[in-house]
Amino acid sequence: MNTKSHTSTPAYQQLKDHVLQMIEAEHWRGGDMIPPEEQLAKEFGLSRMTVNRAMRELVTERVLMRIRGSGTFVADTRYQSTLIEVRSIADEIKSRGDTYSSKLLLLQRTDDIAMIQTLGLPPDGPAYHSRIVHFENDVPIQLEDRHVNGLVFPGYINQSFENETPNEYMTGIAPAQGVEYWVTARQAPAFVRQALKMAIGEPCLVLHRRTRVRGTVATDVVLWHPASRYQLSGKF
Amino acid sequence: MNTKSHTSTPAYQQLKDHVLQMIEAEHWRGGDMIPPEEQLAKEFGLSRMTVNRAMRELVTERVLMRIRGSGTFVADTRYQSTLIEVRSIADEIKSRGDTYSSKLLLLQRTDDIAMIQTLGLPPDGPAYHSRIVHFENDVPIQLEDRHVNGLVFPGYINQSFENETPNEYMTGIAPAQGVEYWVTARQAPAFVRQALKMAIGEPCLVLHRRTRVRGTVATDVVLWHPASRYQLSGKF
DNA sequence: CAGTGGTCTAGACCACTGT
DNA sequence: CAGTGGTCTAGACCACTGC
Repeated sequence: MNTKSHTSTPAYQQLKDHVLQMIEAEHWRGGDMIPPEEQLAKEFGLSRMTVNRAMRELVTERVLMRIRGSGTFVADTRYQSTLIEVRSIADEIKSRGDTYSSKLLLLQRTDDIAMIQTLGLPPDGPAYHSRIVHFENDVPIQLEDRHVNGLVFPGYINQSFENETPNEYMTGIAPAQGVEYWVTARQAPAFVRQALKMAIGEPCLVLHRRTRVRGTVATDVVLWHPASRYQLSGKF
Repeated sequence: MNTKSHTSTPAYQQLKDHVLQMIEAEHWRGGDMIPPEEQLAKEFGLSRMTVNRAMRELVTERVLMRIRGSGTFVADTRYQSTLIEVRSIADEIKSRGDTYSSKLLLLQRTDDIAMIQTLGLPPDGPAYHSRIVHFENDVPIQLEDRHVNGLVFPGYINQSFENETPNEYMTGIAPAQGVEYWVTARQAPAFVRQALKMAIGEPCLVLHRRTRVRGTVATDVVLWHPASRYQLSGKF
């Protein structure tokens, strides 16, 4: 009957993790059919609805694809779309032969509730907030406004970021397992305009990115760039 | 009982649509609490699980936010959208359940030398130029400024683009084999501002893309979007 | 036809919020 | 404490696929 998993992670999430592991371990590969809902339900002692939720979510996350009447399949190759690179801005600048430098404007614990929720933390659960300006040949080129999940990166608050960008620090501790991003154009709010020494009215190219580690949001970062000094580019 | 809606659109989707309409009509505004699941279930004659599914999906789509123990609220923020995929804007709009339309502003042969060179054509070699505005629910959302290699797409100049976007037409003839793109933020030049009915000073999110077929540039397109109405997004 | 996913119900227990 | 969302069940009927 009711074998509720009081392990705090819900059953559908555990099933999702299991599927991801099977794919990760290449027991299931792109195009493979995976067991039908009913079978998974039996194996895991769940109702079909719970299995169905796990499957549906993995479809929205483009891990699986389903065809009604035939089955559920591991989605084909990981894309593409954009390599809005997980690459560090420092590397990017240095690879152009320019000089990279940075300035830490702010690094503190935050109690911003909305952000704490985004990070999937309890209301008091440690969340950190940092702001750093990145310079190319002493010209400010990016303002990094970052929030960090303190459970994933407990040492974040003690970093100086003199020899390492947050991006590099975090990649070393827990590599990203999933990234969502949005790109927008915005007029610069005052704190951005000042930090980047921008002209009034100059638009910003804004890259907002959320990175997941083991299913939870590990960091949420908003990267502000003066339109005149930065563009994204890519190829596929 | 079982009052299944055989209206082909599932109940949870109808409820989602209803919520979106309430927000659209500004009956519910950013930050407002919306009725609890149980009440919605009664009003719509649905089980709570079905209501819950609709709400959960709207949360993933960032339309709503929920706080356990307190309620469900309209998300403050703005609009969703897309990815830098080769996907057609028409599909993208339709998949959001919105109405797509377009208007052809210009379609002619061009003798723009720089562009002819970019397309790898001889100085007289056929190059075409088109401009189309794409609308979502009659709101202009993208100005497509496109140049086309006439050797790759000889029939381009004779299209009406009434039932097919240039993108769809070209994909049918010769699928892209390579794509380069740049994303920038720009203040809108006059012709863009007029075509998209933008406010003066509003920035544009500009996506510039070159597509290659058999090594040569088949098409060069600049997509202008009002910053307030469009953002790119994606995941990997 | 059997197998599969798509949707839905009518309950249930739990965790958390706010008073 | 009552109100709210988070999760789960054990069925059910349907639509579609492929044999």
